[in-house]
Amino acid sequence: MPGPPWWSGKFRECGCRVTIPRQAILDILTGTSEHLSAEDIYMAVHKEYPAIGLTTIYRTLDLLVRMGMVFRFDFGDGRNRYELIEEGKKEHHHHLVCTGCGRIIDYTDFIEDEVRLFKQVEEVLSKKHNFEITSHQVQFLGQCSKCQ
Amino acid sequence: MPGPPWWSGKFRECGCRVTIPRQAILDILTGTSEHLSAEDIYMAVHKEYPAIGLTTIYRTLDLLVRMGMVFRFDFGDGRNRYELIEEGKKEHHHHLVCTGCGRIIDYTDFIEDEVRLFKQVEEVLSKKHNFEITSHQVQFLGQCSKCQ
DNA sequence: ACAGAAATGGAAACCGTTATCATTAAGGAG
DNA sequence: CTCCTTAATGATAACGGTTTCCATTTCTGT
Repeated sequence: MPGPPWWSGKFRECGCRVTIPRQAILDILTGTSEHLSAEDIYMAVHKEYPAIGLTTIYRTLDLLVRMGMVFRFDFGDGRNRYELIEEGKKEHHHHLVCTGCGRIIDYTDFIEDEVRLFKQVEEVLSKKHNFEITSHQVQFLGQCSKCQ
Repeated sequence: MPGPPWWSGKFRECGCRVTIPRQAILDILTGTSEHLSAEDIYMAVHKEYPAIGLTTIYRTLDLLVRMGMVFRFDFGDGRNRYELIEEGKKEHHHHLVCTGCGRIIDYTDFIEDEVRLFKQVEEVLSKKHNFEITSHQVQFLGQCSKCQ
């Protein structure tokens, strides 16, 4: 007996409506651990709701990013990728990006050390340059086992 | 009495010719500490050599990146930016990117700690995932003093 | 000077994303 | 439940950075 999806409240809070396209997109994002592009999401959504257009995908993803429900990543392959922020479910992680095939591996090794260091760096930098730091990006680039 | 520019050898090594456009581009990159886009470089080069086309800028930058003479950065504003790798001249640094105006601040604070940690992480990750890591990317995003 | 290869420049193509605008549908009021 | 307001949508066209294509030019070794 699934109640109303957990995100309904979030939408209401900011005066946004809970629509079919938005739910469809969130369903796709909920059901994957991959880092999907707008096109990926469009195709996945399209299977069930062929009427939903690509424009809506972009618009919705933008909204979700602004609402803080989704991360937007740029792995340097010319398209943005999106990942649902599931509270508490998945620990903070960084990425290993294969420049050959685009494969992305999440890693959490040393993540605590990294985060601790970045906290320090953030603090120093934001004071020194009067900069309000909102996020950081860390990724390792290289060739995965198949692409070497 | 400037000898042949230091890069002549590099070009020869990989069977590439030392041409006017290539020198013009390297001159621009040598003379700036900014993070220029292809368009920026095109305009700067254009002042002195109006005949040099945008295509050549892109091609040459690609070549320089492949030759390891230039870094290519993506600060998420939809265009790549380029920075000459001047051996020993400038220490390794990371970036602070203003998402408001696009201003980029180089920083080196804690850079040794960062590099040390990344060495560790790289080692563990490359073994664990049989991944050949070639570089890392670190940047902090936020709002600079003017944009807050 | 000559031939073969590398490099170039302009135009068109590409591709992810955004803007435009007429149409549809969510959801509160009655 | 129905109506009404307004947010949301979808098709199409536009946009902007980058790449491709191809004919022409420029190097470089002979």
